[in-house]
Amino acid sequence: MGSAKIKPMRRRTSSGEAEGAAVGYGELDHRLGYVLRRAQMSVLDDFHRRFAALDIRPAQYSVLTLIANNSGLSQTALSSALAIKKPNLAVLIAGLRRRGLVKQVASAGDRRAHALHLTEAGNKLLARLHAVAEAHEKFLIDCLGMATYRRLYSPLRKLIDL
Amino acid sequence: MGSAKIKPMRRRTSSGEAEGAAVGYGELDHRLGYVLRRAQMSVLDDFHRRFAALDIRPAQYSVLTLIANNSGLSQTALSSALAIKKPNLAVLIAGLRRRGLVKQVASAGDRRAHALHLTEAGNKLLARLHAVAEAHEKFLIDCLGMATYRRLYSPLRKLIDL
DNA sequence: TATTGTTATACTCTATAACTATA
DNA sequence: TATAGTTATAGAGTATAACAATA
Repeated sequence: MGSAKIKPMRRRTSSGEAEGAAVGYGELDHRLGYVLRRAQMSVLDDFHRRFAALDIRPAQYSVLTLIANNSGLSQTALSSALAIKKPNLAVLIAGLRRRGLVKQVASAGDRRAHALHLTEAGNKLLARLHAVAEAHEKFLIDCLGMATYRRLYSPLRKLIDL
Repeated sequence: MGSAKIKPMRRRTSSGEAEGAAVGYGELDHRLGYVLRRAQMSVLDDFHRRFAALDIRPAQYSVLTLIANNSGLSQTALSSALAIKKPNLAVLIAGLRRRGLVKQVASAGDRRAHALHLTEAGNKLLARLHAVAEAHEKFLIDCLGMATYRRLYSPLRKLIDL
């Protein structure tokens, strides 16, 4: 009791396809963290494929999306919301600025802070990115079914707030 | 329709705790890949904390577990099963071998191949690792509830096989 | 003194090419 | 000619320390 009903990982053969002796995952079949990681990797792969042509990485997409939805927010606020360390975010923002997608406006009250905004080009690109992201999402929904897809969010958010 | 019922991400303030203006995640609230990533990071953090004292990383734990459950398997088979590139696996195995946890036995039929086995020390350590992993798992079950925990595996495995 | 954004840097993970020894 | 394991290396992603400007 406690693990008997969980179906095992699909067995993989040496060459990745059906042929010889299959490998058993043992205890790994009952490690949520491992299954989570493999699932995230698969989803990430599809995301990467779809966004490669636009030269946008997942972190860049998340940054652009949050700036669009919170125009004028500071880098510290953005860093905290996305769990990206401030030094890494500074480099990421610099790249988006060089591409003319983001602008740093001098903040009114605090002259240390940069209020982040999308440029017109940034808004235009983000609209295209959202369209690609929706197609990616539709792909996942087709894979899981809408009901199962929706039921995933709540438990995953509980894990985020561990 | 199609996203209205999905509850949004918990709002984060600049300092990470309740204080000022909260940040909205916008479209990111409906990106399974993003929620999956954040969940995986949280779970990974707990795993890291618990295994740090034993100086074992997640990839090492998965390798030891698969060798224990498939004694004598080749590095190519292991590489394919865990989706670890062969060059990276070679380095990982070398480390486990230096620590006296794994041994590479000359394969009977094919003299190029290494049949992987755990040493006695490897088996002893793995038993301790599984105990720690079970405690970690219990923590996740306490967070989600057993029913929800169990229901996560099936859809996540579907995503792995995208 | 503390905080914002930045630079420099290091460490891990992951990915590819090229080698060796076998097959 | 192809495969098993290895080496070297390059690229992301992520982490900390230290700095200038400002609070």
